[in-house]
Amino acid sequence: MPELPEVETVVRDLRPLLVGRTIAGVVVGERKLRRPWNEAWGPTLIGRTFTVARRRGKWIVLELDDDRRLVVHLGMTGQFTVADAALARPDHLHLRFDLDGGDAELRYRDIRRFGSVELFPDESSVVEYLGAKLGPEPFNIPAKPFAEAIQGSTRNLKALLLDQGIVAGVGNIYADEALFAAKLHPKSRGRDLTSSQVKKLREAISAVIEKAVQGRGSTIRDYVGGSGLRGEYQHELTAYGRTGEPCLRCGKPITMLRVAGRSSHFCPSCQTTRASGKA
DNA sequence: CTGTAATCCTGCGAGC
DNA sequence: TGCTCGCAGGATTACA
Repeated sequence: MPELPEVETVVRDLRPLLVGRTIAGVVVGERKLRRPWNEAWGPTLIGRTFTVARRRGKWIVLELDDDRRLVVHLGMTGQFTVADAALARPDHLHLRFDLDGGDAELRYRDIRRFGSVELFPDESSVVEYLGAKLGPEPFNIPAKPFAEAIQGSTRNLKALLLDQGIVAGVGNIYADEALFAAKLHPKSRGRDLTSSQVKKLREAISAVIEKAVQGRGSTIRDYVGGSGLRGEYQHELTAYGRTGEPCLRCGKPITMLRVAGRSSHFCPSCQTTRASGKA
């Protein structure tokens, strides 16, 4: 569920609620997440204070005053919120950090448990872990490496956009939105794009992601921000989830096709398959 | 190198 | 009302 705009919204929401707060208790659930939580971590976190809340791709990094970092991925249904400790605890709550004063708690909830929460000893270990798999952030994407990654590949555009090593943070929704904005077919091969199409695609990715961040992300089903608020950008989507509805450019119905293993929504009329031609 | 499918999970809507 | 089926924002791995 959460792609970059959703994760960014969570981080922005959490920052004022978390930075400066000290961990008073850690409670771990029984069920396993995608990556195991080390039982030894909990006790060592007591008394530590959050200093920084930031994001890299779809990953959340919370820095602590002893240099360690909590690294969180929300998977498909992860929810990471600071909640009033007096509020009833929901089901599927897997991790809880009680905050100093006892009035609030940081909660990790995840229905499908595809997400993870891990503790790293320092920044360099986080860089080693994330750096290897993540490309640049989708804002002002460096033009040359992007063009080389796209035009140097026979893979289809949908697979390329979902590849976190090319651009970090794009997922199924915003890949479809960017391809729609750039008028490109999800099955087109990277090497078939002209340079101007690559530029359009690069700019479309940035524009779509920026707008979605402004809209606090898209809530399709489970997503909520760091304070529990839903997103708004689902109302602005032009392709994703609009199967059968009229294309906002030409009026032809939006089609859904399975590409790169994911449902892909596009306009068969204005998103061309070939490099420059019409259809 | 590619693409496809399966895997990890739970929940929900469609169709019968 | 209740069943089964397919599908869902992600990431990784196995296999053809």
